[in-house]
Amino acid sequence: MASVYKHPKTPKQASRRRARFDRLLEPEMLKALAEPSRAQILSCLLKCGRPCSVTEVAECCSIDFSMVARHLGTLARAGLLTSEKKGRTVWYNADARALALHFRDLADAIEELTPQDGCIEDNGCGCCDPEGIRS
Amino acid sequence: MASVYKHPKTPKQASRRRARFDRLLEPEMLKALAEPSRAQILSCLLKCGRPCSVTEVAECCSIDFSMVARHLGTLARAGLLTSEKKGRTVWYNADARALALHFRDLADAIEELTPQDGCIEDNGCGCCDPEGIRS
DNA sequence: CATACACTTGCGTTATGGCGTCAGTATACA
DNA sequence: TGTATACTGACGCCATAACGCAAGTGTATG
Repeated sequence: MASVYKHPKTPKQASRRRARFDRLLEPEMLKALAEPSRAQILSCLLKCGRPCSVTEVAECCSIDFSMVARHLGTLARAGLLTSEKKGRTVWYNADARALALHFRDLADAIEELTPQDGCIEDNGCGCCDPEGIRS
Repeated sequence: MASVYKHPKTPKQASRRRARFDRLLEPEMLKALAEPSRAQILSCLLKCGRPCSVTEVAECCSIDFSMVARHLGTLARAGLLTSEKKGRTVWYNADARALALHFRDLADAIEELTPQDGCIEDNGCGCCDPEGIRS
């Protein structure tokens, strides 16, 4: 659920919000998601709702096996999947709850970052010169 | 707020969910966000909470002017910003509410896509052979 | 009409990343 | 111990895109 916007009281608080926003907008994660093949692979894993091996995923989405292996690695390194090696097969799993939570947090962070309607006082963003930009 | 997962009753419903997921995972939008410079520019605009010109944004983030102009164009084309030309200046604006809504929708879509805990019946994903993959 | 301003676009360079192939590693199983 | 299985990694090719520079376009202003 969305948090209600509260104007940052201190530069420190504003800086925390910036940091939170930046963390949630992790380029590695977004780059991983931005590839259509990888998005397809992720959706496969979400739909299956259980850990899948590289072979299974490759059969799912008719992408070259080694590419699937690489994509799964990328998704896992980006924190979008978990992986567990058992014997000679690696089981990749998509945690739908965690992913959904991440994007809800991001939504909250976006709303926290922006000032209220009509708020014109310095929001402590430190990015723009308040004199220059609010003339 | 999160919707409660309900197993798709028909292949048609499952297909609608897939389509929703794919739409929310628009590669163009994610690619636009995945660039650190562009994320920075977007956060500038969110923090300012009002339309900014290209010149203002360029002064904000110490990136080459023509690059800022290009990045803003990319963000706008990806639907992350709105732009309005008035005279010789273009005003770019980030709609925090709309962005937050988008990511909450995505979170919902992710949760809708995945089967309930322990659900092993065919979820109509059509991506995996139920026989082969659930052995 | 000339000039300043606010972008936009084209160009060449560089960097990143996807893609397939193929060889290598690690594990199970007969 | 040999062979099949399941992946991983290294190479090279190619497409895309970021980046900075500089020239071009369109709009106000004197």
